[in-house]
Amino acid sequence: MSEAKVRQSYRPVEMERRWQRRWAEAGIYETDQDTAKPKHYALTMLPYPSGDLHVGHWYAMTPSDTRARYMRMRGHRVFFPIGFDAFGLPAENAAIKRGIHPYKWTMSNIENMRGQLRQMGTMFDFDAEVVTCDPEYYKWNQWFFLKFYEKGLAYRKQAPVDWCPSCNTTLAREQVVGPERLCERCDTPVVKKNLWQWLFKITDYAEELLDFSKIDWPERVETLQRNWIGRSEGAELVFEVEGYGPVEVFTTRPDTVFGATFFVMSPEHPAVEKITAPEREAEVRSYVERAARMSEIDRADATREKTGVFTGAHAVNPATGERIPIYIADYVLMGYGTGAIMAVPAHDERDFEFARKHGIEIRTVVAPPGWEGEPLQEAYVGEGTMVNSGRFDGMPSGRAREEITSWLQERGRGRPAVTYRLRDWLISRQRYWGTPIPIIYCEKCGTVPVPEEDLPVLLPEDAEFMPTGVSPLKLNEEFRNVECPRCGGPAERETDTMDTFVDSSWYQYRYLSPHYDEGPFDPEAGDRWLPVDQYTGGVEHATMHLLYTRFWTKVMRDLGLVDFDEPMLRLFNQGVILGPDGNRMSKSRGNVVTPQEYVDRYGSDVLRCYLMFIGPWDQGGPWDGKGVEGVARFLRRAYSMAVEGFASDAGADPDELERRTHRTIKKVTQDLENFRFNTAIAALMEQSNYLMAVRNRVDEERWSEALRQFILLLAPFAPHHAEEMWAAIGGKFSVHTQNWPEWDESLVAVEEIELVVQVNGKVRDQIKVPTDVSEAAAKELAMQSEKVARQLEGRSVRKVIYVPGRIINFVAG
RNA sequence: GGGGGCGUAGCCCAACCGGCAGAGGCAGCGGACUUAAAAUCCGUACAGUGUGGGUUCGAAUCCCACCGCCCCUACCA
Repeated sequence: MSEAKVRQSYRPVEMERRWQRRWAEAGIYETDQDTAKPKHYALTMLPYPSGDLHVGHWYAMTPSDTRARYMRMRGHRVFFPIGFDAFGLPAENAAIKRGIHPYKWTMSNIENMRGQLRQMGTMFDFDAEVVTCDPEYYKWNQWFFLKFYEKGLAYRKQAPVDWCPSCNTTLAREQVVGPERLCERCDTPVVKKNLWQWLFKITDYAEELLDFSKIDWPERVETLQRNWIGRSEGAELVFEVEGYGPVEVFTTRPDTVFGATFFVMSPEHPAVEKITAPEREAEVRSYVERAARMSEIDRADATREKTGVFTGAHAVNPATGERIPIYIADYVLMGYGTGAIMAVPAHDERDFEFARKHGIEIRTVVAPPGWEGEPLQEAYVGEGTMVNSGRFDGMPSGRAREEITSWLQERGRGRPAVTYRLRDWLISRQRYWGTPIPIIYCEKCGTVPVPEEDLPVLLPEDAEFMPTGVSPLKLNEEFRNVECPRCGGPAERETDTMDTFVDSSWYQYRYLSPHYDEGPFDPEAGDRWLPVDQYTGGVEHATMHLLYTRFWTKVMRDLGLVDFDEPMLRLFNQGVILGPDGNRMSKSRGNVVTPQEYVDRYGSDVLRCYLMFIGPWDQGGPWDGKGVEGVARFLRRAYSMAVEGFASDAGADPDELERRTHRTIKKVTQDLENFRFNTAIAALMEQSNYLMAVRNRVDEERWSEALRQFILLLAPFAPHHAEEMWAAIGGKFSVHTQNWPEWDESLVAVEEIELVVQVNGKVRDQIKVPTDVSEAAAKELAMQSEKVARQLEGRSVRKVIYVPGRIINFVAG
C-alpha cells in the first residue's frame, strides 16, 4: 500500500470500534479459568457512577488495564473486574434538585458509563460487574451487618453528628459549607447533636491493623494508616472527684503526675452536669452550649486561644493528695482517651497556656538540663530529672514513668494503658440512598436483628426523599412499621442507612460471583482467585476505604469466610491528573478536560498512551492538550509501518536491529513490572523510530521479526492499534492472546562502547572499545590517545579509576 | 505545629548501584514535498540540574542548611 493510501486508510476511531465489536463477539476478555496458569487478580478502585467517565477515570484505569494485559500475556490467568459504587449522596441530591428518582438517575448513569468503559478498550470482564445499589449486592451488606452484630462488632450508641436545626436533619460532612459551618440547603449554622448511631468496632482490630508485614504497600500509605490509628502508650490514672467519685484520665506522661495542678474535662463529659457548683451553673452551661455548636474541625484548631471555665468542683491528685480545681475546656475532646485529663502546665504546651491565662500554679516536676529552680517560660516536654515528686526525685523521667505507674497501681489509682486515636466506624447515615440497616426495634423485645432469611431489607422505591427535614425512610410508614420477628408485636424498622464505605469494603469478593445467592461470594471462586494480587487507586483513600477493607477482611477471616489476613497484597497509588492550569479539575474552575473529545478525534489508544506517557504514574500532573499530538503521531506511524510493511533491502545492520529489539523488550518488561509506563512508551517510540529509519535498509525477514515483537510490546498499551497491526502482518487473532516476548541477555549488550577517558575528573577523550574490554586493555588504549598523553605529560599517574562500560579516569599529580 | 513528595532545556519528562546531563515527546528553527498552506518526512539549536555549603578522582544522584511549589495530617493528653 502506498503511503498516501495508508494515510487515507488510518481511521482510528472506526478501527477501534471494529475491534471492540470483534473482541466482544469472540469473548476474548472473558475471564480465563485455566487453573494450570498462575492466577493474577488485578483490581482498580470502582468508580462512582456520576454520569460520565472523566479524565481522572482514564488516568486511573487505563494504566491498570495495561498492566493486567501485560500479566495476561505473561501467561497468567487474569481476573480484572469492574463495577459501580452506586449508593451515595449525589444521586439523592439529583433527586431533590431535579426530581429524578435516585435509582433511575444512577442506573442511567451506569448505562452511559458502561458504554464509555467499553470504549476505553479495557479488558474488564463485564460478566463480573457489580452494582452496589442492587439488592443482590446490598443484601450481603446486611448479612455482614448481622454477622458483625452477632460477634459484638456492630453496636449502637449516642454519637455526635452535624445537625441542621432548621431542616431538622443530620447532614453529611460535605453538606456543611464553609468555615461558618452552614447548612448547604438553608444556610443555618449547624450544630453537634447526640443521636443514636450504629458503629462497627474497628478499634478491636487496631493492633492488628498496625501490622503491615503481610502486604507490599507504599510506605506512604502505611505511615498514614499508622498515624491514623495513633497508638500511644501511657497510663490510666484515677482522680477522685469530690462529691462524685473516681474519674479516669489517660496520660502518656504519668511521670508528671506530681505537677498536675488542675484537672480538665471535655464539655461533653457526662460528669460535668453533676459536679458543677450551683453558682457556676450558668457559666458552665453556656460554655457547653457554645462548644456543642462548634464542629470538631473548629475545635481542633490548635491556634485558637485556650478557653474554658471553672466548674467549682475539685479533684484529688492521687500522687500529691492535693485538691485541684476542675475546669471544662474544649481543647479536651470527648472522643479521645477518657474525655478528661490531668493538666500538667509545666510539661504540656496546652496546659501551660491554659494555666497562664487562669493563674494556675505551674509546678516543674521534670527538670530540664541545667535547670536551677527558675520558673519555666514555656512548657518543657522533654526528658529530665524528677523534682518536686516526693520519693521519685532524682530519678530520670523515663524510669519514673514506669515506677510512678506501678506505685499508683499498687494503691489502686492507675495502671499502664494503651490508647488509640482510631475511633469506631460510625456507619449510620440519615439518608435514603443507601443500604437499610437490618434492625427492628420492638417495644417488648428491644433491638431485634432482622432474621437472615428475611434479607434483603429492600429499600422502598416509593420513598419520600424530598427535603422534608426527616430521614426519608422514617416517613415511609409501610417500610417503618413491621411486625417484630420475635414476638409478632408492632415494631419499627431502623430507618438509617449504611455508609457507602461499607459497600466498597468487600466488593472485591463479590466480583468473584456477583449472582451467587448462598453467601457473599462463592468460596470455590474464592479459592481460585483470592486475595487480590494488585490493587491500584488514589492515595486519598489511605485512611478510609483502605483501612476499612483491611478491617473487613480480618473480620471475614474471623468469621471463617477467608483464610488470609489482608485483602490486597500489593498496592500502587496513582497520582492525580490536573487541569491544563495545574489545578485540580473542577467545574467551577472551568478546567475540566473531557476525554470524549479526544476519543472522538484520536481514538482511545492515543488517550490511553498519552496519559501513561505524560510522566510517572504516581506523580500525576497537568494535562497538556498539545502533548497528545506526539502520541497520536507515534501510533499513526507505527500503524503505517505495519500496514505498508517492509520497503527495500539496502544494507543496514540486521544485528543491530536485533539487539535493539531485545533491549526494547527488556526495557518495556521491566518498566511494566514497576509501573513506569512513561519510560516504557518512550522506549517503544525509540524502537518505532528506529524501525522506520531502517525500513528500507535491512534484511526483510529480520525487520519483519523486529516489527512483530514491537507489536506484541505495544499491545497492552494500545490494544486496538496493536490488534490492527497484528492483523496487517498476518498474525492470528488475537494479539492479546499471544505470549509476551522474552529477551536474550546476550543480545541486550551493545557490542562496542564509547569509553570516556578522564584525567583528574575532566573528560579528555572518548575511545571506542569492545564492551567486554579488560581494565588493562582499556588503560592501554586510553594511554594511546594523543589528548590523554598530552594531559599526562610530566605527571605521574597516581590512581586509575575504571568503571567498566563507562569511564576510565587517570588521577595524576 | 507534624509527616511526605517534587524542583533537570521555553514546556512535559529520562538519566541503573555517584561515571560524557538526554531516552522519548511538545513547542521552536532549517530543509524536502506543495502553486501555497496544512499534514507528512528529514535535519537541527537549546539547560549544567532551585540556592549555598560539604564528601569524592568525579555529584542531578550522597550529606547539611536554606528557598519555592504540591499533598496529607493536625489541641490525641
